Amino acid sequence: MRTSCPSTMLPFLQKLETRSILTEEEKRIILDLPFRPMRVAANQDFVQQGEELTHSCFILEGMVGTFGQNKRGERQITSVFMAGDMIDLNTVVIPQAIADLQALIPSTILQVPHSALRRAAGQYPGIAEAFWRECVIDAAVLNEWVMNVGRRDARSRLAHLLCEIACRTGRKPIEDGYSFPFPITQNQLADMLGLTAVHVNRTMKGLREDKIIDTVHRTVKILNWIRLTQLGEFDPAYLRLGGADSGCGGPVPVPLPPMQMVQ
Amino acid sequence: MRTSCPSTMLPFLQKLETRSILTEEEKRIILDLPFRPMRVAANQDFVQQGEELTHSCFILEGMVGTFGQNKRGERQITSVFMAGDMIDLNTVVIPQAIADLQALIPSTILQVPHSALRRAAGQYPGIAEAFWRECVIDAAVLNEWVMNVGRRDARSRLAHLLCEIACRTGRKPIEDGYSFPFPITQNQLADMLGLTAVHVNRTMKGLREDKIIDTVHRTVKILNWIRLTQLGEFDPAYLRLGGADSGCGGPVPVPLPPMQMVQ
DNA sequence: CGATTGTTTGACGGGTCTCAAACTAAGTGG
DNA sequence: CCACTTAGTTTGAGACCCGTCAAACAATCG
Repeated sequence: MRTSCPSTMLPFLQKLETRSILTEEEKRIILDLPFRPMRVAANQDFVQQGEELTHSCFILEGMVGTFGQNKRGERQITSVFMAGDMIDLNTVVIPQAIADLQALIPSTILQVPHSALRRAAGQYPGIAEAFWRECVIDAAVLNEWVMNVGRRDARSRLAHLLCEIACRTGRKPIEDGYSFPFPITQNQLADMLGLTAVHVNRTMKGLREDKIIDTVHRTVKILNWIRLTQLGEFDPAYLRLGGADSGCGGPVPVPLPPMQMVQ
Repeated sequence: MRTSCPSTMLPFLQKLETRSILTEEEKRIILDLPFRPMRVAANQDFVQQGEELTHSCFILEGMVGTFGQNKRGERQITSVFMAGDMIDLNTVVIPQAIADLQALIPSTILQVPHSALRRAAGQYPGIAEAFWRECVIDAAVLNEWVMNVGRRDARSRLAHLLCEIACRTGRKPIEDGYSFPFPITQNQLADMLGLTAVHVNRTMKGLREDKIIDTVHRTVKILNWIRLTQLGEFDPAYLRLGGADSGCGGPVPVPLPPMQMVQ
């Protein structure tokens, strides 16, 4: 277990700082968090539902999904995480895996012990709030997913997902011609959308024919961002990614002052 | 704004204590939380998506749902809250409504100012953790709902929802013959399940014909709990309601020691 | 270059939606 | 307490979106 390596915990700090204000001391605590790197192959489960956990998982590289299964074995991916995301900060307060965790592509995971995370949160209310806020944003995404699978047809559903991934991938403003890697199987896409792979394929074909997106290899190219967001009824505000300069046109989030300053 | 009335904040404290350990001092802080009561009629929106909020809403009595709409005006209820639930503790750390809030039946809401909640959380890490944990459990429910609307057919979907509501309503163990009030329109049910009211009606009829449930007036009576949970593929663990004595057969949650005690 | 995995396309079937109307329960005013 | 009104439930017939099954094709990998 390495105990200090700012260059790898840095993306975690950066993610936190897009949504929360941290003091210099708090930043250092985050950067000094201990971790153990772990390589995970595509389609490999590395956490099982119900399992007692002693650490949270940070994605240094790759893409990970949480999922559940039917009695009939049909999978539903309930959320997706990508490089820079701490997947299961929620297990810090409920150390039991709520769902299976599987790498969607080969990924590098950093395991960060709960003990260190709890110590940080307990000593620095600003950190506790930042962690709490991350969990709340993850829940906001879940909320959108319920909306997505519940009340949108296949075309709209796919459009929404692509918008979300595009925004979460991109640091730059999203405009026509923007492309991002999305090395995801149509089967995995189907499991995210509550559809079948066959229907995802046809739906994607439709988007391509209408010149809304294009797919080359495993990269998605956005041809008509406006149409895509309209189709997906997508408003990026819930992602809390930052201001207009994040490329999603959402309102600039005003981070609250740390809790300990509030009297 | 009343500033002390233990008898009304008591249900909030009780809810927290089923999942978190609080010190005597922390309990008193919770009971002394200020609030302003508000009466809300059925089908009345009382929070709009995007709205800046200065308080969270506790349900003293009634039932409330969060929901979104698509362009065609079709609603999706993304989560349901009932008496004893603090609906939007998440807005303490992100004071912007993520979704509309609507009373599903006539309800009594207690508005608790964020300032008081933040002060409590900032001064008492145990309270911060308890709040954070509540948000995480709400997210776990959302996770199940994605699974529900994504990969279960109407019958299974309805069964799962009824199981969830039964567990969240009941203090006693659930057994055949258990009945609980569920004064919800089939239209509202449809919006929770991502179905149409017509299909909800037919599906419910099927459950009645198979002697799995019965409905009299607006009360659901469970005739065959085992069958219902099997149909809904329901495992109550994610609800974190307590031990076997909660009637849901889940594992007894072991609350963590307060964060400040962890070194 | 062969084997495996993922994509694409076609034909058909089924679960759910849509539209419509009858029926029932609940609430309202005289 | 009774007409009246409104909201919610129930049932039927037909249409449609998406699933299922199957097979050909393309891409990836060792």
